[in-house]
Amino acid sequence: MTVVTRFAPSPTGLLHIGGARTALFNWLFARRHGGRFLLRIEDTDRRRSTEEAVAAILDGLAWLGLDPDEPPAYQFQRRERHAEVAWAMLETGAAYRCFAGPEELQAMREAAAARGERFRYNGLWRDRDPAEAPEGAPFAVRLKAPRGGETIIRDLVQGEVRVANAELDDMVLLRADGTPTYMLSVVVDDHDMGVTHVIRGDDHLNNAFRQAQVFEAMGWPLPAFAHIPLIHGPDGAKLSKRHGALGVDAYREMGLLPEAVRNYLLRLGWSHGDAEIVSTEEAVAWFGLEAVGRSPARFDREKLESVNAHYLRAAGEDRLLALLEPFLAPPPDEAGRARLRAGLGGLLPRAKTLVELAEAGAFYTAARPLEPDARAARLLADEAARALLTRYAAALEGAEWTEAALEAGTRAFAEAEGLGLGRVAQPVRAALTGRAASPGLFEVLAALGREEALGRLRDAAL
RNA sequence: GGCCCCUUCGUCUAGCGGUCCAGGACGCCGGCCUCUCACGCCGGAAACACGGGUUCGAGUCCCGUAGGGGUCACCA
Repeated sequence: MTVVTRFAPSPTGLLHIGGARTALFNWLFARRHGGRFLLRIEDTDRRRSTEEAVAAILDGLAWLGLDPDEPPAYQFQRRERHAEVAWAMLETGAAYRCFAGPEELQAMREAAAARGERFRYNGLWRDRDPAEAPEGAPFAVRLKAPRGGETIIRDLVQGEVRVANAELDDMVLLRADGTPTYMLSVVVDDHDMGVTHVIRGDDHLNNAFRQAQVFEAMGWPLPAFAHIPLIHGPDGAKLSKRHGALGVDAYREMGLLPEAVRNYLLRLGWSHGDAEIVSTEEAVAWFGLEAVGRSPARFDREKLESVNAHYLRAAGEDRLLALLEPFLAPPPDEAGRARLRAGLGGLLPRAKTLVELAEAGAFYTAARPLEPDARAARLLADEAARALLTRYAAALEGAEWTEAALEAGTRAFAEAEGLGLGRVAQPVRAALTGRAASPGLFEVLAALGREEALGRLRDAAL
């Protein structure tokens, strides 16, 4: 049997980090078993589903490299088929017509609340003759769920979970307007799409019982379920809007790499011994549901960024420069780009995100004359320092422009001036970068190139 | 509130009855390196929620308590 997994988001908002992880686990599980990973857009809520949300989901998955193996299925387009199944269940007696209207249901709800009980549909029409209903009255189709016993889910993550059938009521399959409900649609689609493993958020665990009843009623084989714990915010509650807009696109804008987000997400709730940095190949080879934990994990941005720092350093010059481009403002000229490339190696250990990298390297792409920041300006305000820069520039005039030669030359200069290297380096740094902190002075000098470096020194000199 | 799930350092986690005075990672603190800031390296503080069992022996198994979370629509 070939494994088929699916990611089934409803397009009502962003592709958030929890959804992304669910998609990742489905994708990995399918890859691990040489199966297929499908995408189903659950857009049956016409009021809340939007085109933009669909696009955001598709974009987000593509960015993360979690492309489905087939074009996405749209649930709304399959509503006829869903309804057919409901009618078939009516036919076999697995479902029945319920003529209780919204007001009636509301009254029952209130009555239950008044008694301090939880409302469960009382099966009023379950055994009643439909002929008793007013002529032409609208009706919903409800599942004739088992009354006694219990429904058991053998969940690949949660273990065996059971609930008394008395806790479940006869859910609506088809609304009075003839449209199928989510519970019905999901089951029919999972069956028709040949889904073998339903891997989804823990918040669906309760749904699994009801869905199992529908599978049962139709005589369809039950897929394997795996309910993975949700990702919580730093406060321990389910990740939501109030924790900040957390669409995948936001992570891209924060300057994170897709492979870093994937690695971080993978380690949230799943582990393989002490492995922290796990390549996609390793993840595919190692991933298994048995290693997924059962307790929810909190989202930790600092750890994400540290993982990102790792992948930033591993990304390679050309790709990095290309990724950096959108973060460069204003767009640099060719010479600026060349300086940035030359200095990239020294910038990397100083940045965890593309945003930080762009910021750290801004002095390379900046055009003369530089605008020193407050601390650099203070270093350059000193007249003796500026006079020193004049002499230093002169000393470098004929120097061989390599990092080693520049270091030797600078040390010799400092000694001749009777100064420690630090006394020379700081004003020079301020002149070259406009800052008081930067990558090593000699690599900055080398990356800037003779002309630009001397120019910047003279701009700041007396 | 009913039902369901969860509980090892601040956070992510290793641990699948003895090798655990509990290991790794992020973060934090200190030191080294050093032209600044980082990186790196070295060191440190930091956890088995609580109470009962079972067992020669429990972080690991069972029960209870407490705490946290999820879910209870003709929404998905």
